[in-house]
Amino acid sequence: MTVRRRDPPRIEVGLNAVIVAVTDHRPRVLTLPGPDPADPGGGTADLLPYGPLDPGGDRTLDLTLRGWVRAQTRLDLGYVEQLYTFGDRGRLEGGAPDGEVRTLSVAYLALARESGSGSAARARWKEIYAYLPWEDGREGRPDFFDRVLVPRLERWIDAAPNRREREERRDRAAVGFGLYGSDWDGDRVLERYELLYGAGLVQEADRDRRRAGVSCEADPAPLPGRPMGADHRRMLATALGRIRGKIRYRPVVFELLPPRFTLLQLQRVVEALSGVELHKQNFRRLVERGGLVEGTGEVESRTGGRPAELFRFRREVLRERRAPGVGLPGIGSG
Amino acid sequence: MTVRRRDPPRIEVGLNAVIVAVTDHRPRVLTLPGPDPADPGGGTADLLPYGPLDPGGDRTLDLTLRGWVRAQTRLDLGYVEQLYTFGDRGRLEGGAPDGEVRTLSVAYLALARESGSGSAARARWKEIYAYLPWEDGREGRPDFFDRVLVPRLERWIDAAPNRREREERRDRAAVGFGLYGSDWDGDRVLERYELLYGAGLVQEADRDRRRAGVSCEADPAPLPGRPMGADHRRMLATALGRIRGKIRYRPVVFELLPPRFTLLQLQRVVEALSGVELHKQNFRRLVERGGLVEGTGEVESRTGGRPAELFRFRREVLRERRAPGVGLPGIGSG
DNA sequence: TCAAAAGTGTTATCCTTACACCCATGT
DNA sequence: ACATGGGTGTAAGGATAACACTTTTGA
Repeated sequence: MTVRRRDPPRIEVGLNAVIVAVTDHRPRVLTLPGPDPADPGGGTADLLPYGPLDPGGDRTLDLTLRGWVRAQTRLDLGYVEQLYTFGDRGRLEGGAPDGEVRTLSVAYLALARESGSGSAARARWKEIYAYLPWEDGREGRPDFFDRVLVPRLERWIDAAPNRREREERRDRAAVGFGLYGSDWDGDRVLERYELLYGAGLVQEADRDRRRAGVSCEADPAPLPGRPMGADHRRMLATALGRIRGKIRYRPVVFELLPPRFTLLQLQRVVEALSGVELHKQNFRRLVERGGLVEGTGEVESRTGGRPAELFRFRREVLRERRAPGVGLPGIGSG
Repeated sequence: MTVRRRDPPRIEVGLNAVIVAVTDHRPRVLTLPGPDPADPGGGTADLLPYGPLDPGGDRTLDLTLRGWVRAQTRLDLGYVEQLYTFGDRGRLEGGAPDGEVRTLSVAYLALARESGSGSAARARWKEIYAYLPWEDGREGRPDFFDRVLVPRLERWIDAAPNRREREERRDRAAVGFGLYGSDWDGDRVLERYELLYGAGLVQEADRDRRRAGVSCEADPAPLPGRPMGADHRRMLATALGRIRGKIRYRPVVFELLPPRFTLLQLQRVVEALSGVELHKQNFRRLVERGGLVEGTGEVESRTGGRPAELFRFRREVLRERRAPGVGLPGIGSG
């Protein structure tokens, strides 16, 4: 292979959507199967919906996004918020790491009520925790956490080239994963994913290093957690972290629920997203006393137990309270 | 002028930096004077440092940013965080609104200790509240707030085409500016700026409408608050809002202080950024009991009063607490 | 009759907020 | 002496977290 002078790479700008819904107490994300743009072997992978930015198109980026999401998936998005712009060379684009294209992805978070009518042709709702299984702590940490993940992290810590670096790795692992006396912080989803990526414990890291020509032993038994194409799992982690943070001070959960719901439904959705179980009685008091919801007279009787009153979101709370959210355990003190 | 078919506009990607420092209890931002890219008349305006994205350059966007900030201003940035990607057509690029270029600006927030050595040639530190004067409530709302701003907002509310729209405007104004019984929420900086833009009360709105060919009566007496070029004042608002939010759960203030500082210095910096005055005794207890700082034995005697102990940031707090920040009044309840 | 879920009530604890007050230094 | 800022103590109120317990339905 000969070395030759190249034109400077051209920039390609795309929009990605992390579309989230919650069904049956399971948070889900809309994916499309497709060729992994970051895999030179051309393997197939789960991808987030993606669309190029038409520079002559809509006035704002989120109008563009809504447009092609509707076209691709027949879904009318409600809540939409910009997440982050990803532009790391070598994690997004295909071909050689110094190829002729540099990709920039402006990622958006969208919340949807999963409906039968939506999701056209190739789109599929997949469980978010299939991609990020260490994030679901509703029944305690999953068992691979202590059995596999922590030992691997410790191997990575010990493999640091010097003491300073080793201590830094230890600190990051402690804060990120709640080890060695630190508390678990549900919001640090992205930090955890990036730590695992940096430690070479997710398949995307192997893929990118192989493509960059770095030799590395194949991972004998990869960590649980399904990979995604390009940098999309990182986007998913960003989205989940953002939701978890936001749920506490903005009433975003209601975007994921039908207009009327029981308090247990509401609680289950919050639990599903935040990845922890909540205390029932206190949760109820919090949302009712916080003025977030109000009872309609109606009751839902197919609850499996005593019929439950149906509630609705109290829109007025936006005017009354500064940061209306649901409040998870351990926010005040830290 | 004849109508002709055009090539689709090309996309231009740039990076912007909102570099913030606090000196003498005044938050400042680094600006450069230059031609306003959004003003066809070619007027001069204050601009944020800007650099094109070299697609073949550094591996990550923030490395690129650090690079050209160092080159342009001789400043070595410490804390850097991506803010938002701005891409609204007609607020960033020059020429006609349907011109041949679509600009995308990835804006970053950077915190710096303002040093004499930094800021080369044309760069100037300017007071943030010169651009966003309604955000400084340390001595109560400034007097133009009730005298000018609120009446203008009310005129805009009343000018709504129908009742629904009028109520929506009223609600937005209430929540954003703390009117009609709502509380002031310091974090909503961007909401406020966008509201004023939408209501035509900032000069940038006039500029963009004129360029788009919308006739509008010239504003008789513009609102206090210096305009900026392109969409840069919006970026500044985004940055200030982000800082105000972040200060509460991440120890970012310390990036703006010297390594050792008195508690009053710390308090003044927090007050400067959040735009409110804080209760001295409680502030001290909060940061000390929160484990955010630790005393060094040393004292500073040039305080104007009794000498004060010098404190330093306690890095260990990152491991101990989940959301270590300074805590402003009225967070718990809302 | 029992399981499952809906609801109610109470209490201890911690955090925030708001006071009042004393200390050390320079002018 | 007094102004300025540093620093301590305490008490009221509110919110959270952890209990235990009753009620109403469907199977």
